[in-house]
Amino acid sequence: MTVAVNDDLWSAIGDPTRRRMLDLLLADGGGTATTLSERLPVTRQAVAKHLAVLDRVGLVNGTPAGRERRYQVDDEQLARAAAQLATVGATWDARLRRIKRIAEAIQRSKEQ
Amino acid sequence: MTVAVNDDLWSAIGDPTRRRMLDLLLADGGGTATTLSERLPVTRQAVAKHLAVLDRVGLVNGTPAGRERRYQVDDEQLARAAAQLATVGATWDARLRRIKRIAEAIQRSKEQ
DNA sequence: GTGATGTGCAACCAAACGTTGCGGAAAGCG
DNA sequence: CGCTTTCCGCAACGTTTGGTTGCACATCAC
Repeated sequence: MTVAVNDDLWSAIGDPTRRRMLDLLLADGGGTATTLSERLPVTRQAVAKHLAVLDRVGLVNGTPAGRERRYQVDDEQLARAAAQLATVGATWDARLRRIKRIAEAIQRSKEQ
Repeated sequence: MTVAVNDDLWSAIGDPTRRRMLDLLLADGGGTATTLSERLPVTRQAVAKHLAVLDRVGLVNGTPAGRERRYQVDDEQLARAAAQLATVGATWDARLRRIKRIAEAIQRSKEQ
């Protein structure tokens, strides 16, 4: 059985640059392509493309404000993403524990 | 501040096909490029490339066995990856809760 | 109005994911 | 033993994705 996750959402947070952007947006309470690019090792245009991806999956919402476009994190959607991460991690942990338990049981039955 | 994670390890589990491969390897206790490709919507060659990636970051180990090459999940490394997922998810959750708390405090001070 | 700043669009490059098409090594069988 | 099957690895190729540069356009400040 496979862990059920939303691939689009996952791949959105799979990129390291996009994760750092989310971190920055959370820390500063919002930002623009220009402000984010000043604190990242990529150009404004690259940031803008990432923002478009995050916007498409609903992790951020952009609102025009004069000549700039301000982006903010969508709390609910990010919480959903965080929950997915926790789920997958917990599932793997559970499977590893189960395998370990079986291995130990086999070991015991051999020793006896 | 940015959440500290191993980008190589993360991007290895960032690909949906690779996550499903890990799931299959965990469920079956191992497998080859051929057996995995039979249960995935990609060709054997694609699976082989993914196995090489997973092998490089230490999430699986491949051992030659006759004419086939058997891969198994490395428990410790997968546990490390699961821990990273949990950490990032928990960090985002904590920040969202903190923001919500602050917003509510502002709301209260306005109402009063 | 003019200059500075912020944005969006297009062209281009490199890496990653996927495919097909081979050739070679190990098992299985007459 | 020899032939066929099966599994593998390598190479060539196409497409998507993350990144760049360059440029045209809108808005703010003076």
